[in-house]
Amino acid sequence: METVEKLTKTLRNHGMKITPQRLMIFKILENNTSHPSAEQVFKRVKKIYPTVSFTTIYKTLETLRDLGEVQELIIDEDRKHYDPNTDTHHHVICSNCKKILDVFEDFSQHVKLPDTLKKDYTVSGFQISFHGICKDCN
Amino acid sequence: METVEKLTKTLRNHGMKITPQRLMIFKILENNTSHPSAEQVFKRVKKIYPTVSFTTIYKTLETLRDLGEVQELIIDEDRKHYDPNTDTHHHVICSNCKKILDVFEDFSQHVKLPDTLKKDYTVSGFQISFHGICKDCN
DNA sequence: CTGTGTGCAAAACGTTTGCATGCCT
DNA sequence: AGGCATGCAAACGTTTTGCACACAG
Repeated sequence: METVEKLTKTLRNHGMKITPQRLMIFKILENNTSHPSAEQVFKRVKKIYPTVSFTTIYKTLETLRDLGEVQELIIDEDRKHYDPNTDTHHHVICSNCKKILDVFEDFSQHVKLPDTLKKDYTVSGFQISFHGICKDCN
Repeated sequence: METVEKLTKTLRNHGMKITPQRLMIFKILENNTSHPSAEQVFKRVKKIYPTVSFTTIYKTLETLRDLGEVQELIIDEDRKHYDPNTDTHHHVICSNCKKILDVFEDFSQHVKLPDTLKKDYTVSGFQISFHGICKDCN
């Protein structure tokens, strides 16, 4: 995700509006490495902006995803998580508490779609999910 | 997943029962490489066994998952998919039609959790999801 | 002033559960 | 006969939608 300042311009360039709710969501996501779910974003925004609605959180996250500003993580079977870091990277998830950490190692030299499948799929990227148990749960 | 024959014994060993519904589900999953969702399994079972219920499909898939006979794939944001192949392998998914194919290349020599994270997580494995567009959608 | 964003309530969706009945062993 | 499985309906949690009102540009 860009800085809140740049993001503001990006939205305006798309004919979108900057509201205090959105600014709050942007600030909470900026440099956030906790991979929050929509509900976790909602709770944090609500502390500062108590009248915000769940609908606004969902719609704003959808907007940010469509703009390519956040990545929607499909790794926890129960809910989606959002990652403002859109650089190529990977994740470890605890099978018990569902805590997600970033894995910044670059595997792109070794991980490639086999040639036999290249005729069937035009691949845009890949995502590695490590599964295990975190030290808090162990 | 084991053969239907062996699977039958495995279930009996666990004090579980073999019903025509279950046999139907097993047969549809056996050697199935289409990564069906619960609904797709339901539809296929229903053709042959029209009175089967969705509940039975869900509960049987859950049972098979708990026995380690099928793998639950969390790769499509809309629904879970089931894979009777429990050998280590990976997947490509079409972002458009959600078709999933197997990737059998072994990346385990190169894909490992960085040492810096090994103190935080006891990793049991990893899953690589390639994302792209399949030739039918392109 | 125009149109996008908000917030409420309700719907939608995949999935799970409680419970009476059915049937495998 | 006993107990696990089935199937219905209802509940569940997350996400989406319709619509009237609010407010940013």
